[in-house]
Amino acid sequence: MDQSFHYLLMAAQGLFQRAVMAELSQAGLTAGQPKVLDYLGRHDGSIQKRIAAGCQIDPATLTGLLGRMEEKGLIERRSQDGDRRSLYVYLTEAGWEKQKLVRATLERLEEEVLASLGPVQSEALLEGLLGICLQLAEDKEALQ
Amino acid sequence: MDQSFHYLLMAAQGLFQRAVMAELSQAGLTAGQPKVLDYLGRHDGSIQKRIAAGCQIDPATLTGLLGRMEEKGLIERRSQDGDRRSLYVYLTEAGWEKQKLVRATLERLEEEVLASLGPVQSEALLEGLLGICLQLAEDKEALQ
DNA sequence: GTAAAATAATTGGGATACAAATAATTTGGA
DNA sequence: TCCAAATTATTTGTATCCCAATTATTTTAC
Repeated sequence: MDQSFHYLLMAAQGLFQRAVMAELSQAGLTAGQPKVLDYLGRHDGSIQKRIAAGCQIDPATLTGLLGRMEEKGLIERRSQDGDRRSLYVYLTEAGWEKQKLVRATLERLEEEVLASLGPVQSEALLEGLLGICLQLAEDKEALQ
Repeated sequence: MDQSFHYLLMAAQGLFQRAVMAELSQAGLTAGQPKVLDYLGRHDGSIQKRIAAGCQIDPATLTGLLGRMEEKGLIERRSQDGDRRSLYVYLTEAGWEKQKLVRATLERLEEEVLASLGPVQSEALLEGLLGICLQLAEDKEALQ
């Protein structure tokens, strides 16, 4: 196989994403929703611009995503005091339930996958990925 | 930031993909095309089922992708001897040119990104990603 | 030998994804 | 004060992307 960085990164992300969705689609979630639910679990009440940066997606993409999540009752968009341009996004009760499911699923799959590498190689992998992100993110704020 | 495996993998892949397209979109290529061109550069004359597996995408997705690439004169689909279900895909002259550009761009960006990690950490990263792929790919053939 | 099962590609539908243009609002400087 | 520039979200358009169902062809099984 072609073991170039580009190919391995693409393949690993695609394969892991598919493993995640194989479980979460049964709960009625679609491909874009887990990362938003996971982000909101850690940063409930963020404005959309912030969520888009944190989830590494375009704000225009997030508009549609949040629209469908709002229709399904997973989140609420509220206009808050002060800046009327911004919309603050909150998980609903149903949203928090899905978030817990997402977090549990991610943690379980991560553990399973990393266990096959062993602790030393796992740590090296995570550090390498972080290094890549730091080098490529011109907006370091996006990485929090 | 959330340094979970899931987040780092998604962020690294997204950031690298965007860095690649920042260069290749100027050459008229769209997001799905580089990986197909790169695969065909190594396996010219493959059937679509094989290309889809090698590129980690659904055959149905590949149908549209190849259709647009064929319209632009980058590839040709030929029905070969024997099995009339299969379509064999070949790069055209213009396709080989774009393939060379894709390969050069990927190699340059990979080198840049990995250089910031150092040789030891780079090797560890690649091995970790390969391990992940091998564990998640139920169809090991897809990884060649 | 022929009907059933398997295979390769396509079609149709819903959901991401980004770029560019737009609308509404806020901010900054003259 | 007041208007140009910046900011936040949305809309529109094209391209992926997956899933499920369909079509055409080949292979298998009886």
